[in-house]
Amino acid sequence: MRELVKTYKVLADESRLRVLNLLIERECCVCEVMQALEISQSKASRILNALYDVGFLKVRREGLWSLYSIDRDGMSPHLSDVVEATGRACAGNEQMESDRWRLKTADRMGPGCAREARADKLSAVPRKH
Amino acid sequence: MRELVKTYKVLADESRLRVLNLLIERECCVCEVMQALEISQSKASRILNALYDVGFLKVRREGLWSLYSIDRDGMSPHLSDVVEATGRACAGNEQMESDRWRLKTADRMGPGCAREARADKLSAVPRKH
DNA sequence: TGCATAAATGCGGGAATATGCATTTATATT
DNA sequence: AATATAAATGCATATTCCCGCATTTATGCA
Repeated sequence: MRELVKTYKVLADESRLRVLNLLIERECCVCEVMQALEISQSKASRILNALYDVGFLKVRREGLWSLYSIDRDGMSPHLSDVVEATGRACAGNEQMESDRWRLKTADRMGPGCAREARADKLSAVPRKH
Repeated sequence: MRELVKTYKVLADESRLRVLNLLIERECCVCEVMQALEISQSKASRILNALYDVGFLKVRREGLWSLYSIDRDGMSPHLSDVVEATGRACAGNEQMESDRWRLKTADRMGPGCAREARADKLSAVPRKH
């Protein structure tokens, strides 16, 4: 019961829904999420942690990166139901489409690089790595 | 999207989940809900209104009573999915069972009567109507 | 028309939540 | 060991949410 409430509580937030939707597309690291949603690093990290905490996600570490993905096998039947339902409800949503689009061009790079990337947009200088 | 958030927000509360569960059992008026959950009249009213507001419920008026029930036909596919999932997740929950049990013995009477009912429990005087 | 009763609502206090900023932690490379 | 970087977290603050109390509104009946 408390679990159930926690589950819905974590979904009762626009940004967290957007991240869940993003992960339905594919596995992401924190910095990809922050780029796709155009949010701060700490916010992206907290969101992923919250979704992880209730059981939607699993993490694996690859070097410096924490890679989060939907834990399809590990999650409870109810979580599974909810992911399904949410995915369907999000289909075609404009905001979600934009997020997915930006995800395509997101690099696996951290806050520093993202800052550069933002600067690039302004200065039109191609970024180097 | 905002709808989606609102939907999950309304479910992110123990009392509201309990009420939804109760209504899966059958149509209820405000005073039945307050008795089954042992909560105040204003709280019961607000909960029902909140669930109604996002589209889970329909209301019909019968004399002084407002009778709320799950709007199975009128609700969106997503709401329908969620009701299903929630119902399944609640099956066997102890708290929910108690609620349903109390609902059986709840009378269609208002706050005044409920107050008498509580008094009865203390004084062991059978209530009359 | 006045009274009784079920339901709805305005208000306010207190609790919970979200988030930016700064800092810390964890990992890799040299 | 020192440095660089991705991620996590402590703190402070602004916002939202929940709910009791009191009152109002809606409906039916005498």
